[in-house]
Amino acid sequence: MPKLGMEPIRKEALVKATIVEIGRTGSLDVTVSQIAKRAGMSSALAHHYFGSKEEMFLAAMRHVMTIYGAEVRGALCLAQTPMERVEAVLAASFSPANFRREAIGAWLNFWVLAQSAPQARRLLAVYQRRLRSNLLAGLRPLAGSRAESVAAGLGALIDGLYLREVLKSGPPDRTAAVGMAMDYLRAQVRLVG
Amino acid sequence: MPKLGMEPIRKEALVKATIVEIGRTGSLDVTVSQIAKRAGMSSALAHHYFGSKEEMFLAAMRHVMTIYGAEVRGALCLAQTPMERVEAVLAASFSPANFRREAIGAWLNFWVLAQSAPQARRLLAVYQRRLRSNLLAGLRPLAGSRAESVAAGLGALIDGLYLREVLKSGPPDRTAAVGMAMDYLRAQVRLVG
DNA sequence: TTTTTTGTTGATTGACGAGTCAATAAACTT
DNA sequence: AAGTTTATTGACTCGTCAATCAACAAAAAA
Repeated sequence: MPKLGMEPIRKEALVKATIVEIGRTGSLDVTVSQIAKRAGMSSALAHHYFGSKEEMFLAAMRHVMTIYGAEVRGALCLAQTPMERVEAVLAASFSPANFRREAIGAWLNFWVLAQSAPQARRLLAVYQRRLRSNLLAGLRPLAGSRAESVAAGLGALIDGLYLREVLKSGPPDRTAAVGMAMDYLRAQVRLVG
Repeated sequence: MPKLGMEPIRKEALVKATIVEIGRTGSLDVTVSQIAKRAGMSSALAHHYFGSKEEMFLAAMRHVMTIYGAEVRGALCLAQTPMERVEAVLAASFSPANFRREAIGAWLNFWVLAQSAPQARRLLAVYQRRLRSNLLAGLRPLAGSRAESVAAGLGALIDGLYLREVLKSGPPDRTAAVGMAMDYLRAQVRLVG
C-alpha cells in the first residue's frame, strides 16, 4: 500500500518522535526502534530515511531551533521600541512551544551532544550567535557600551532558567521565567538611562 | 600481592576516573572498562567495589558536590558582611576546582542523569537548596523582600554560566564569570539600598 | 506490459558492554 | 597449620541495539 511522496511525512514524524522520546526519557539513550515505533513505522524505515541515528538527532535539533527562530522573527516584527524588541526575544524564548518539558529535555540533551558531536556544536553555536545579535539590536540603544555584557548575562540567564526547569515538577511556569529575565533586564538598563 | 585496606583507595581512584572520563568524552556513554582502566584496575574490580555503573556515577556526583560544599563553607567563614557572604558563594561556585572543564562536563551530565535517576535528582536538589539558602543568608539584609527572587535569579545565572562554558573553547574564564554574577547582584541590590 | 522507482518490513548480523564467576593469591585469625 | 577474609583478574554470559539485507508491494515510466 505504498503511497508516494511519503518521505517528508515520514521524516517529520520521525523528527517529532525523536524529540518526544528524548524529552520523555530525559536522555539520548533512546533506541531507533523506540523512535520508529512512536512514529508508527519500523526501525528499518527510519534508517532508510535518515541513514543513522545521529542524523536523526541532528534533524531533531534543527527542528527545535527552527521553531525557535520562527517564533523570534514573528514576535520581533511586531516590536516598535528597543525595549519591545528585547521583550519579544524573551517572550519567544519562553513561548509555550519552546518552554515545555519535551523541548527543554531535548534542549539539555543537545547540549550534551554538542560536547562530542561537532555538528551539534555548530548548531548550538548558531543559536547562541542569533540570540546574541537579536538581543544586542534591542540592547544597544538601551544599554550603550554595556550592551554586550548585558546580552551575555541575559543569554546565560535564559539558558539557566531552562536548566532549572529540568528539575522542577509540574508544568513550566513561563510567566515566572519571563518575569525573572525582565527583572534582570530592567535592573541592568536602569543603570544607564 | 593484595595489600589490605585497598577499598577506599580504589574507590577514590574510580570516582576521580569517572569524573575525568565523563568530562573527557562529554557524555555518560563511558564504559566501566574505560573508567577502570584509567583508574588502573580491571573492570571486574570496579564492579566488585561499586556493584554497578550507576553507583559509580552517583559516587562521582557526590564527590563533585562535596568539593563544592567544602569550598563554600571555607570561603563563607571568612566573610564578615552580607555582601561578602554572597561574594564568597560566587567565588566558590567559580573556583578553579569547580569551574574547570572536567567538572563542568560532569556537572552537565549529572543534570541529564537527574532526569531519569531519582537518586541523582535528589542530589541535585540538595545542591540547589544549599545554594539557595547560602545566598539567601547574605541577600536578606541586602535585598529585603526581594531576596528570594534575587537568589533564584542568581542561582539560575550561575547554572547558565556553567552551561555556556561547555561550548566555549580554551580554559574557563573564572574572573569573567564572577564579574557577570556580581554585576547582576549589584544591579539588583542597588534597587533596594 | 515490462521495468524502474519508491515504500516497507521481518529477519539477521555483528559489535559492544554490563555484570557474573571461578580461580588465584596474599594477608590476617585462631 | 588450617581457615577466613580481602584483593584481583581473565574469561564468559547474556542482552541490547545500530545497521544491513532480502524480499515484497504498489505506483510511475517506458
